Amino acid sequence: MGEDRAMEANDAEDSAPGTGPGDATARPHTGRRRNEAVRQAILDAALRLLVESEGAPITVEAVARAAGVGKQTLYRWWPSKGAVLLDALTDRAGQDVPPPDTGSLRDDLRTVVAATFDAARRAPWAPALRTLVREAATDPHLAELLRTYTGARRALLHEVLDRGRARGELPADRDLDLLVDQVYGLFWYRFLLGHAPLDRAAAERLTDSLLGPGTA
Amino acid sequence: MGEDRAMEANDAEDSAPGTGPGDATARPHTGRRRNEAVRQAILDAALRLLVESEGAPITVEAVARAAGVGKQTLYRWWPSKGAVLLDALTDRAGQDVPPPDTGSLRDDLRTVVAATFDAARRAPWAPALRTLVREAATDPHLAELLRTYTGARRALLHEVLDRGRARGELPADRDLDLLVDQVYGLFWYRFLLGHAPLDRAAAERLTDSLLGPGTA
DNA sequence: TCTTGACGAGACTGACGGTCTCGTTAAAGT
DNA sequence: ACTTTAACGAGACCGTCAGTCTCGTCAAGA
Repeated sequence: MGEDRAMEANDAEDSAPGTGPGDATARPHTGRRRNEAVRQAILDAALRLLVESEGAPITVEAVARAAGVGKQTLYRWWPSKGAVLLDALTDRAGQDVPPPDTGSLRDDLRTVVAATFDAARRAPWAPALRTLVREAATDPHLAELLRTYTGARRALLHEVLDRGRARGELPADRDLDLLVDQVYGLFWYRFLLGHAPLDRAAAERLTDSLLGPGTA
Repeated sequence: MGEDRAMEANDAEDSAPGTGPGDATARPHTGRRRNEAVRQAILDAALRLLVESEGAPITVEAVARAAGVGKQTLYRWWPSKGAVLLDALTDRAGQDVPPPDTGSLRDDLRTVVAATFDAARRAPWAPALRTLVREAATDPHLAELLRTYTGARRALLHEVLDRGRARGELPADRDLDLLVDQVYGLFWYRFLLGHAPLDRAAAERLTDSLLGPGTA
């Protein structure tokens, strides 16, 4: 999401003296260069506010002030507030670990579910994620990226279930999409509403509910 | 949601003879009465805008103008924009029908789930509900109201499950809160993301997934 | 040294939620 | 009829916030 403007100078080098501004699009870069430290400061500040904001909305001015930066500098490099927050989170947030493949569907599923629940409870991502979802409600750009993100998560879990079904641990006609959505549906529902816990016990019981009570 | 201002004149001053409202808080109403037609006009306008807005935010001024009403009239009877929108939707949208009690948990659950899915798909409520949730993301007041609403829905479903468990159709140690959240979690997840259908087949399969495949 | 463009600062615009005031009007008691 | 009370429509007004504009300054190249 860097969103650099294209100022690459593919000039034919007749620039200054010759024809001059004949072709408008290409011109060599002159003047002061972008300060990378400023970009870092902005991203740092945005991430910090995102983490510290307990659901409270984040203003552009707050980000700019925390970064010691003028608002215009922010809008010079990012198209909107949402783009900055997104960039801050994706640029430094946790990478997706590959899902487990132990040979036991129940173990794999329990692991994925528990890891998902844990991650959301673990500071400092929970408030940041909650705030991000909130912002996404009024920012189509953010909404789209979040949609892509959740789709990727579903695909990952779908793979785990698919392997289990191939092993015969699930009936061939079981609706895997439904199972996946039962997991993430419950997760987001409880995460955003906060009316019930997302702890280990819940993960355990959810796994049992989806696969049937363990025979062991 | 009445929100009458408390301007009780708790004067002892035997103002109205013979009325006998000795208690301080009660004072006979005088002056012009609330115009019910105005309330209807506001609710109608709000609902119409809600239905027609494809995700676009709704302004208070738009509601007031569409209803031919001053903004203050709106704020005289509702505490916030969100309250009006929610009232508009709940007042005329699906009445909370009491949950079924046929004596069969499977039938009852299937009915509730299918009805929930159907209601959300039935035009024109889907866009209205989506807009409402969007507004809730930036309106703490509305968020609270929505939380209350979803809580009530959960309680209703919980009752159904409780009756079934009392009949022995569910193991005594089954986590009913989890079951409820699996239903509404899946519902909201698919409803808001829109990546998978909420049709009869999904309702059927969800019911089976929660109770185990039907023996019939 | 001169030009260019990034930078910090902050004034400004336009929307919007919500409040306040004003003149008008309907319902009740006297 | 007269008075009191409060709801009504209209719209000015306030605070907040995303995004733009302007200005004086500063760094990098020519």
